[in-house]
Amino acid sequence: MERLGAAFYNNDTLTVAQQLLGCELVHETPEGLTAGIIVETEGYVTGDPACHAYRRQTTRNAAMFGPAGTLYVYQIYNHYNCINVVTSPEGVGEAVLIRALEPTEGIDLMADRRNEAFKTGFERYRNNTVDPGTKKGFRNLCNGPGKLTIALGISRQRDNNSSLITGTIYIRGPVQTDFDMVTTTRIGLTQGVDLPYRYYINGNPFVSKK
DNA sequence: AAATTGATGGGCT
DNA sequence: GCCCATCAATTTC
Repeated sequence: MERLGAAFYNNDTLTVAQQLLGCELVHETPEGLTAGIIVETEGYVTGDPACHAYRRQTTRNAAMFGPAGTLYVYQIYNHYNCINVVTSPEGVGEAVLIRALEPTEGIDLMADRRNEAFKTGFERYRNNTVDPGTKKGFRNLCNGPGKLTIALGISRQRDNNSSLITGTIYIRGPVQTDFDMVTTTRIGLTQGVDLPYRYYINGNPFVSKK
């Protein structure tokens, strides 16, 4: 499958959020290629109080106002990074949060990165490990927004504001199309809690939360 | 099985 | 100073 181009991202944000399900997120690095099928997304739009661009443009959210196909990486809870696909024309701050992946390529590299993150993370997690050889460990590689950025080796400093159209992080067209989509409310918010902007592949075991 | 909580730092008001 | 688009252990039913 080929890398998606500007036309895919330059569309209604909630439409893109739904169309991303079944597509494959890829990161090419010197250590190897890691990739996974997008199984869960959330849309953040203009007028939505939970959207980071709700108030005004700042240094943190500047990438959200970039052209469609820009990557927005932000730090959350002092520790984790989350990634968004920027949609809508330049100057409009809307994006799609990628919340979970079904790993397809570079499984061992993903596990290495997750295990390295445990070693250098919170004291209480230093002895944690993830074993991709077990069903549970495999599921645990990318089933959350903070986990998948670790597994794919995505860095806020290096990758925020990069281009999905020309960069080393990109998205391939749909590799999975035969599924039912569930539409529901978003996770972890205190604002806009009732907006049904979360989408996931029904029955997929890699979705972060039912 | 579900709810609670500790870790912990940058960005905004 | 206050607010989090999380993760995983712990506590509680």
